[in-house]
Amino acid sequence: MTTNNFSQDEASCPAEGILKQLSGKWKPQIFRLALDGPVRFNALLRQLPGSNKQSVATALKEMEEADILVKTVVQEKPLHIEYTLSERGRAMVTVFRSMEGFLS
Amino acid sequence: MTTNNFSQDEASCPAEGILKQLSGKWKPQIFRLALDGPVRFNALLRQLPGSNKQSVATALKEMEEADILVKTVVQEKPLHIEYTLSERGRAMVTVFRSMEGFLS
DNA sequence: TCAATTAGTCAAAAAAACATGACCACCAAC
DNA sequence: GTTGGTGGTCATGTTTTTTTGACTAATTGA
Repeated sequence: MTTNNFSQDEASCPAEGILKQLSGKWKPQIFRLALDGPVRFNALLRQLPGSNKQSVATALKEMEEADILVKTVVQEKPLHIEYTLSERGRAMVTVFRSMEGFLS
Repeated sequence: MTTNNFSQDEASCPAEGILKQLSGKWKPQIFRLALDGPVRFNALLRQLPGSNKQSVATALKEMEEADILVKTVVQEKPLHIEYTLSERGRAMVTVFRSMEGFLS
C-alpha cells in the first residue's frame, strides 16, 4: 500500500511538517553547528553537554532522512564520517533567520 | 531570584526557544486558524478533529504565556472568550511563511 | 598486542507529551 | 427545573520522546 508521512492535519498546515523535522531536543543545536561546517558524531557528543549517543544518533538519522543533512564517509587518515548540510538544509537557514527576531 | 526560561543551550541557539513555542501537536494548527481571526475554545475542539479539551486548553495557555495569543473576555450577548494573535503572534507569520517552501 | 578513538546498536527505564472521562460553574432557552 | 452551550479543571492512563548503560566492531598508534 502507498503511504506518506502526512497526517490529515498537515495537508492543511504546511508548516507542521517542517516544524516536526526541526523539532526535538538536539536538532536545532545540531543544525546550528552544521552551519559552521561538517559535524561529526563524537564531536557533537562533546559539543552538546547533556546529550547522549542514542539521542544524537537518532537526531542525525532523522535529519538525514528529512534531507537536511548528508552523511559522507571521509576517506582520510583517520577514516571518519561527516554530516554536512544538504542543499535543502542550507536553504532552511532562512527559517532559522526568521526566528531570530523573537527572543522574548 | 531572577530566572528565565532559557536553558544553557538556548542561550547559543535562539531558534530553539521559538521552535518550542510553536511546536506541539495542536499549536501550529491553532496558530493557522488564528490567522483568520479570533479563535474560541469550543470552536477549536470542533475544528480540530481528534483533539480534546485538555490538549487544546494547554496549547492555548502556553501560547498565551508565550505572548502569541491574547485572551479576551467578550462582553456580548452570549458572554464568551476569544483568543486573538498578539502583535508578536502576528509578526510570527513570517516564520510560518519561511517554512512554506519546504514541502518535501 | 594493547589501548584509544571512531561510530554506532540494543534493551530498558525514566520523563515528557498527549488523551480519556468525570466533573464544575455559569448562562440562556424552554 | 432541566437541557444545552459556554469554558474550563482534575486525576488517571496511554503513548512518545529522551536517557542510561552495556555492548559491538573497525581503525589507529604506541
